[in-house]
Amino acid sequence: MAKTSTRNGARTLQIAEELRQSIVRGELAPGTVLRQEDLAKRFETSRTPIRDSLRLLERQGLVSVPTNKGAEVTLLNADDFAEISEMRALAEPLALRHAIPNLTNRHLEVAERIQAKAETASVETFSDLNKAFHASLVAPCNRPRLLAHLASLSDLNERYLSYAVTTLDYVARSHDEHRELLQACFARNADQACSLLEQHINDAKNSLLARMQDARAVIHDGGYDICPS
Amino acid sequence: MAKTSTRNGARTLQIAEELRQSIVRGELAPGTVLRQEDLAKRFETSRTPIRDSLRLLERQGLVSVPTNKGAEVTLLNADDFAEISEMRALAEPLALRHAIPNLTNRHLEVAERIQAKAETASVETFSDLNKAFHASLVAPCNRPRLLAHLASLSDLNERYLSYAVTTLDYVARSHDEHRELLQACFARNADQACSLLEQHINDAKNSLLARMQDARAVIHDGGYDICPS
DNA sequence: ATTTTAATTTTTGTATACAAAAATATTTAT
DNA sequence: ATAAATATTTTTGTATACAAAAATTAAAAT
Repeated sequence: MAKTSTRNGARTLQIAEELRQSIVRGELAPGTVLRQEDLAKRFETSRTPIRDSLRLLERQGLVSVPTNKGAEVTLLNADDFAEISEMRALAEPLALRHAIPNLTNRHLEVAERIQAKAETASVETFSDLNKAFHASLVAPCNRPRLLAHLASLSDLNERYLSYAVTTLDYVARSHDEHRELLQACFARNADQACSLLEQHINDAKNSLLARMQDARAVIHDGGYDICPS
Repeated sequence: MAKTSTRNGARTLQIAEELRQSIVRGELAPGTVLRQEDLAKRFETSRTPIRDSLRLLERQGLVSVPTNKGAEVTLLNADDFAEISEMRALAEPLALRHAIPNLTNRHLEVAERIQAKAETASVETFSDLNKAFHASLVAPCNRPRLLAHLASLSDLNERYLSYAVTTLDYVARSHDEHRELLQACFARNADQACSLLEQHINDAKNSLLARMQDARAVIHDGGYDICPS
C-alpha cells in the first residue's frame, strides 16, 4: 500500500498492478465504485496517476470508466464467463499449435514445476499458478498480439476462478487434465495437445457454469450477476 | 481540429477518435512521435485530456506509450499483419456462426447497402466501408467481448488496407467474395458462410502479404517495416 | 577529429487549483 | 406525506505549475 518506489512513471504501473491483483483476488468486489480521491489517499499520491491506472485497468476489462462517473469494478456473470471461455477455447489451442515446434524440454520442465506447485498450493494461489501454467505453454508461439489477447482473457478467467473454486472437485480434475496435456506436449503431439487443451477449457467452463447456476439458485433466484452488490 | 464541443468528458473521446482516424488513414505515419504539447495545441486543450486519449489509443493498439518517452504511432510489418489476419480468420467466423440465427433480412439489407456503396467508393472510403460490412454481419452475435475484440482487430486491419490497397485487383476480388458471403447469409447456410468468411480473410492476408513483399523489395531490401520512418 | 563529460533544453510525470457534471440533501408546493 | 424543484455537496474533468527524466547541445579531454 505504501509508496515503495518514487521513480517517475513507474508509479502508475505499480498502482495499476496492485489494483489489478485486488480485483482479480476479489478483495475489491465486482460493482465496487472506485473514487479517485480515495485511491489517491490509499496510494499516497494525487488523482492524476490514479486516473492513468484506471485507464490501464479498463483496457484489461477489470473496471469500466464512464465519463463523469466513478470507475466501477466490472461485474461478473455467467454469460460473460461463457463468452470468455469460448474465446479462450478458440485462441489458446491456436497459440499452442504454433508454440509446440518451439517448445524445448526446458520450457516443459518449467511448466511441470509450475504444475507441481499448483497441486500443493492453497486455494488463493491456485488460480495464479493455473494462469502461469497456461501461459508457460503458449509463450514460445512467437505471436505477441495473440499472447496479449490470451493474457487479457486469462486475467478475466482468473477472477471467475477465484470466485468459484471453493470446492476442490474441479481442481482435482484440472490437475489431471494439465498432466495429460503436458504428456502430449512432451510427445510433441500437436493435434492431441490442442484437442486436450480445448477440452480442458470447455470442462472448466461447464464446471464453473454449473456452480454459478447453483450459487445463483441459493442466493437470489431471479438475479443474474454473481455480485450485484 | 477545432474545439466543437466543450462538454466535460466528451472531449477526450472526441480527440481519441480524431487521432484514431488520422492514424488509420495513414495521415499520421507509423513511427511518428506524438508530443503531448503539440497535440494539446492542435486540439486547443491541455495535456491532461491528451494523455487520456493516448491511453485509449494505446488500448486499441494504435500507439505505444512508453513511460517518460513520447507516444509513438505503432509500426506496421508483415508479421504483425499476418498475426492479425490469423486471429480474425479464427474469431470472425465464430461470431458469424452465432450471428446467423439472429440475422434478420433487415440486417442483411443493411449489409447489402454498405457493400453497394463500397463498390462505387473511392480508395479512401473503401477500407472504412469494408470494416462496416464485416461489422454489420457479426453484430447480432450477442457477444460483446467478442465484438470488441473483432472491432479492435478490424481497426488494425484497416490500417494495413489503407496502406496496401493502391491497386484495385484485390478490391475487385474482395467485392466478389463479399457478394458470395451475403448469398450464403441470405440462405442462412452457416457452414458455408463461415467457410467463405475464413477464406475471404485468408485471401486478403495473402494478397496483401504479397504486395508488402514487393514493396519491401523495391524500397529497401534488407528492412522489414513498411514505414520505419 | 573523436569521444566523453557536463550543462542546457525539452518533454514527460505528478500535484494542485479550478470548472463542470452528477449525486445528494433541502425546500417548497400540492 | 409525497413529489417536484431547488440548493448544496460531492466527484469527476481540465488547466496550470512544478519536478523528474530524457534528449540535446556545448565543452573538455584524449
